[in-house]
Amino acid sequence: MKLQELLSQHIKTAVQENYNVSLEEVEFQATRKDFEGDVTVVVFSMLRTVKGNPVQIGETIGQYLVTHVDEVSKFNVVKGFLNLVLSDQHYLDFFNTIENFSTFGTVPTAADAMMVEYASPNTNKPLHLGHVRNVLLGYSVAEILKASGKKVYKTQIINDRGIHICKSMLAWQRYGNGETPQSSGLKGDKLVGNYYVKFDQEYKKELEQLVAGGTPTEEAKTSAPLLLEAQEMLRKWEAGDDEVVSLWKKMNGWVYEGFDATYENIGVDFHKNYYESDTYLLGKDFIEQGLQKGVFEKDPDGSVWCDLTDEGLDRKIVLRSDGTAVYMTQDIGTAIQRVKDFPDVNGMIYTVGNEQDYHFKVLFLILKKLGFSWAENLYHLSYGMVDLPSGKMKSREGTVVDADDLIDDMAATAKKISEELGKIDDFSEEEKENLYKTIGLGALKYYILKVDPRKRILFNPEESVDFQGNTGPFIQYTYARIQSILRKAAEDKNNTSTAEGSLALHEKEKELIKILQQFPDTVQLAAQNYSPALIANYTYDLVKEFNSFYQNVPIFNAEHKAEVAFRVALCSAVGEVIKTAFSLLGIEVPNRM
RNA sequence: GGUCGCAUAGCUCAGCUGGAUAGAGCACCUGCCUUCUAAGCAGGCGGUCCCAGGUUCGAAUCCUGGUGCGAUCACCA
Repeated sequence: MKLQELLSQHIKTAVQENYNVSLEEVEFQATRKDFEGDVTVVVFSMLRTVKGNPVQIGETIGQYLVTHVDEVSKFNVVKGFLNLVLSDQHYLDFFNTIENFSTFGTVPTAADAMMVEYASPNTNKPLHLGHVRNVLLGYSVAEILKASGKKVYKTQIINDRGIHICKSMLAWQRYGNGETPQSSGLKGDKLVGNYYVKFDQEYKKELEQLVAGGTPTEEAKTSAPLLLEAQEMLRKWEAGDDEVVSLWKKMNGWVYEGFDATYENIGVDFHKNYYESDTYLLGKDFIEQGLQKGVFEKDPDGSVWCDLTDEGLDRKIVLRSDGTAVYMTQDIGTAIQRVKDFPDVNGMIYTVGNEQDYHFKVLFLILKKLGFSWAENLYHLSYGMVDLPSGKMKSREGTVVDADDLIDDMAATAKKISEELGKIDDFSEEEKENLYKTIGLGALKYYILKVDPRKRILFNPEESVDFQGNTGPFIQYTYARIQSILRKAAEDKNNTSTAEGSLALHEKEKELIKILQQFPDTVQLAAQNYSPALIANYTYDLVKEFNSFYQNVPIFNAEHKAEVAFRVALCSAVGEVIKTAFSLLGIEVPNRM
């Protein structure tokens, strides 16, 4: 039984015996640092049922607990707060019952499956910092859900069709001179992205000419020859024109190679990719169904709508009057297809920016109205935009922080710091490069994941990402320190005897075990809230406490052998939990740094 | 204009279902490497929790109304 439940029962009994009333709930909280104690019972909240002076009630309950519950060794009452000091034995018992800290906090996978979509790139440009946030968030949430006991499928939807890719294709055709990734040595996604920018530049030139020639600006925007040509290309693509389709395949192929390299670099993967070119027509089949069910209605011009005014939303179009699909139609179809592909899926999470909050609200409502059982378990993991000091990132204008460049920069910073410190001079070049990347990525991922997803991030490339304080590298460093201790302990076999006997716990040891105890609940809470930030904050608390322990409590120079063994075991446990927690954030931990 | 989200130290952020004197990091200032990795530890400085009401024994947290910032409200995706 959990300690709080145990205490709760006894407190209820104590109240019953002393005041002859039955208490519904007992409220606990962690004892504040400035007071002595481990758990605090809030007496204030009992006053509704138990009449009397809160201090006296606290004293009475405290007295009862000390005499009846082994785990409670002391107590004190401050105002309406009953602070309980737990016995060392309670902490030791907990610590010793955990057989293997490497799986501590995680739950074996159950049958209940979720699908997490966490990327939806367009194929006309390379991935940038905005995509990085998206991918890191989704990947981490997928890992957290897995650790909390869910089966998880990871997926991405690739936006591979439409006017945007036609723009790149057209510009390449006109100005590319047959350039390929092989011929230029450029990464495929970068190459295609360059032509997207090129298109925009040429288009703007045309605009200026038209406007100079007297065409009104608005009219020029829609009548520029280059744009008309791109639209013509899109029509040809939809008609299956051989030449256009083969160019499309070729250029998208380059982009996928580039994306794959970036994803691998970041360290994320997917079970299955969905392509819009395959799915954009899927939803149309369900329009008829929806009409029959009365979920949708047809206007005289043939367009089909879903009336959501009862839910406080608008009327939403799901099929154009010419019978073609819109974005919403496609998303309806894709969702249904996913459940067909993975029949055990009973819910989906969409990791998409908050600019699409409204879209997903509508999508989920429609799917519910269509009567799919899994529609009850849809969640839009909405995150804030990543902005630069100069404002929004815009691919067309080249004001983006490129994902690959960013990762390289982070590794370069890690390299600089490592070389200054000179602790790994004996590493091989390959080992060094791996470590720099691990640290650089750790810094970046932690920096992004530790903040609440809803908040927008202002990223200043000039100031870069910290490597000290509440950062990924600080936590990785602590892990490396622990490994160093474990290596030393392994050399000295005398220290490996198991911790036995009654130890008097150091205050720092007690604090550490207390934090370790919270890990399983933290994983569940993070899963319920889809929040990697909770894992990040937890890990930081644990690590901060560990470093304090490390610097204030001798390990190998402890007085008794049993103490040495226990402290080594404690270090090992903390190390394992750091490793697990960081794996949930998609961050690796080094053995040395 | 309607709807949604955000607002906490100079900066970046925590603050769980309401609880004690609102916490970290960065920056700034003091100490600590002959001893388990100083990417660290110990401490100092720093607050009108956007504003005004309300609920409550108790509000950064909940409710109402403002202000500011962002997003969204297309037969675009």
